[in-house]
Amino acid sequence: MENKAITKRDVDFAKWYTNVVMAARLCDYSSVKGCMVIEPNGYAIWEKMQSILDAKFKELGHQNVQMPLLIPENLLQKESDLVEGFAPEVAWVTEGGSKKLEERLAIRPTSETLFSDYYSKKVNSYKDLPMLYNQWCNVFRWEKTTRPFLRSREFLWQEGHTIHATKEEAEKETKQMIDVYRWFHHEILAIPSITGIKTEKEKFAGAEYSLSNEALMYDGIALQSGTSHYFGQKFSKAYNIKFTNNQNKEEYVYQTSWGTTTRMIGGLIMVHSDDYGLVLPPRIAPKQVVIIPIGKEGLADKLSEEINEKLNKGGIASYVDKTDRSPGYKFAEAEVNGIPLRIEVGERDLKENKITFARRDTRERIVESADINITSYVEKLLDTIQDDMYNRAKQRVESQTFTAKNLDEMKKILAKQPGFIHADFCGNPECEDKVKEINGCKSRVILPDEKLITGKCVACGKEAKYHVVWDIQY
RNA sequence: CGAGAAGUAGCACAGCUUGGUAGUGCACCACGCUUGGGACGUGGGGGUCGCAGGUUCAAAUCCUGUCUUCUCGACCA
Repeated sequence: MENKAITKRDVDFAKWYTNVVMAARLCDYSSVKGCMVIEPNGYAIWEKMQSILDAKFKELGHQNVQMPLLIPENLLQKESDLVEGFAPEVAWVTEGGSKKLEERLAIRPTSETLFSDYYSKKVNSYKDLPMLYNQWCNVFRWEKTTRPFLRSREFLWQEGHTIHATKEEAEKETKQMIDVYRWFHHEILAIPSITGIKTEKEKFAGAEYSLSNEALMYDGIALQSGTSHYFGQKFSKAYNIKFTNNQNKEEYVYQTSWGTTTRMIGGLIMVHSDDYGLVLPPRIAPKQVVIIPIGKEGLADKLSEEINEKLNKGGIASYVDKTDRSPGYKFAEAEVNGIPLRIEVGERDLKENKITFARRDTRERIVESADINITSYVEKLLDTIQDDMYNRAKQRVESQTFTAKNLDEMKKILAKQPGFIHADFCGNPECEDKVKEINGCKSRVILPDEKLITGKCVACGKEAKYHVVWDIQY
């Protein structure tokens, strides 16, 4: 049975993506361009992402705070690189009530300035450090083209902002947080990724360096999914965040920031979903198991409730679909919503003491005796689904990973299909511009631990410094 | 922001060329009948045709502007 509402993935990937989002009712458009209504199904995924990441952040000593939505212009302009980087996409408030404001207020595109301003007032002694804060909020960037979850003007994210007494400690934090994002993608979202350092050209405006977690979508295009920035003392000098060290000397703090956004929901779709709709890895699925009773003798309903109760007790997020729909409708509904596992409790099966399990990822049906220990069986099956999803995604990434020695080779690869292209790079931004002429291909990350391939820059042929992964990006 | 396409009921669309009573399918509601891959029957409700102007006796239809969505480029998480 195919889903007619969803365009085939291999026919038109962009359309397929939007169809999957809409069919699963993750979000809807609003009347303001680029601002979406995140609907219950979509928000539940975000809440689950939040709960897992938030627990991890807290485990690592971070605390949540909430900064204002608005930033006075002068405050935003204290750090020149940041202003330059964000100026084209800042939205401004120029009136309050009916009064024109003396100084216009920026709607936060990111909160480095707010945190810096705050920290400058709060820090006195080295004993106050580190300060490890995070905030869950919305930010606003005036994007020109927009797509649900992948690029919206308003989006939800978390932004961690930390200040430290030493460079070493701040750098350790930067590295630690990119590792958290990597872990989250691999273990929870079942999305393989590579992490590395952004080139000078691609790093965050105002950062000394940026670390990035890069995932590869089904169509071979890269999606930046989590970044962690080391600021050194750039912001602390611009915003005067000073402390007294144990030698009674004044020093500027060392600073980091790191973030992930609702864009990860887009990534989740573009890595795992199929022509039948959304496919969610069990560890991020808000609803993991749907139980569908079939038959009118009441037997199936009763057993379904019993199974549901057992699973819930075992910590599995299951529910019984009791709606007055035909079984076929319920199957299709569960499929389009990406419920990882479906249990069909049917009276025909029950006469033979059997129940049927249907995996969403492979759409495989497994008939089992009704006497099995259902909780441990389902637990194990969900783990298998999770692992299989990761492994399949990983295999695909491997088949979409290439190496190139020069621009011609890169061009040939990209003409066939995009993917992670490993190639050496001399470090000159002009060479990145040359690569960009090929379908907009950009450097994703530098892999500092990888050996050089040829030792020659892919663009200019001169001596290379870095092993870089390149690709077209979302 | 540049080029192209589109906007009519919750969704998908017809009607527009040639101005003259707002349509179809799915969805929704009620009742009945059904239940192993999106059942069926009968009846019913819902739209100032994206919005604002203009032309006209009369505008979904013609003209202008504007907003939104999609595709392709430049910018970005």
